[in-house]
Amino acid sequence: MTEPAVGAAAGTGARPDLDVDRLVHEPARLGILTVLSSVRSAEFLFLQSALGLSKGNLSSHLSRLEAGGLVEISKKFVGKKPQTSAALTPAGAEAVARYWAQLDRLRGLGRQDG
Amino acid sequence: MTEPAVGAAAGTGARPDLDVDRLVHEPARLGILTVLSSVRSAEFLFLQSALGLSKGNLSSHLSRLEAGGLVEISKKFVGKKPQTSAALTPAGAEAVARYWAQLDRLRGLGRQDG
DNA sequence: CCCCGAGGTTTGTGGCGCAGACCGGTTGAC
DNA sequence: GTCAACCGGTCTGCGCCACAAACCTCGGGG
Repeated sequence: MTEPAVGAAAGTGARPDLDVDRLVHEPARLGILTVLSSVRSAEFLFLQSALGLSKGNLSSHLSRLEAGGLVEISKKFVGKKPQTSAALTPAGAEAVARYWAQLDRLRGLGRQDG
Repeated sequence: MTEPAVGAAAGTGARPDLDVDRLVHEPARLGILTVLSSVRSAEFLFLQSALGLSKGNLSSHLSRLEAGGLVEISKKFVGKKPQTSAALTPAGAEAVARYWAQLDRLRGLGRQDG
């Protein structure tokens, strides 16, 4: 086995600092999550105009976030028009918090002298 | 009201908050830049073990950063072995600073009530 | 000579972000 | 009744790109 402990390093051993949650890390989704962090629940159109995303893009990001359990999508009818809203789940809130914490840690690497 | 000024929104009008520098935003590269922020110059192997990246991955990220003018790559020979080092350029330092500032701004969106 | 390891670079490829086309259903204008 | 717009969402096509594996080069054994 030649003991690849750390010397080899060629493997997939990314340092935890870089192992950021990609689901959250994507700017568009981070924007969504950030908005939801403050408003707790937001309508589709609001998110779209607030973030400047195209419908398709927003929809797919929302789906992805829902699949990951970070947001909850609720669809209701207002009059006869469908209306989609998104809200952060507890897991989502935690993921966001963890994300910021991780970024802070990463940022900290640059502040201390090597 | 027809008012397509901003209402249309379907266009490519991403809010500046989300318009983050993708070159910096990538975790691996952010790690590289962060390390370079503190040490000013680092050897390839050091970066590799510090960040836990594979050779190829590190090499391509470094190339990309160089292409973007954020880092400067210098290759010399130590004995008979090639040795690659990377250092932050002024533009790179600025890009990193701007990146963090932007993230702070984005994060701030979540803290204030909407 | 062949083989191997160290140090990097180039290549292959699967995944994903993005915008726009299409799909319903509804409402208002003509 | 027809047409267009709005709302919401899916799907498709495109292009980029992160990742790792293959490859290259040089030096040192056996």
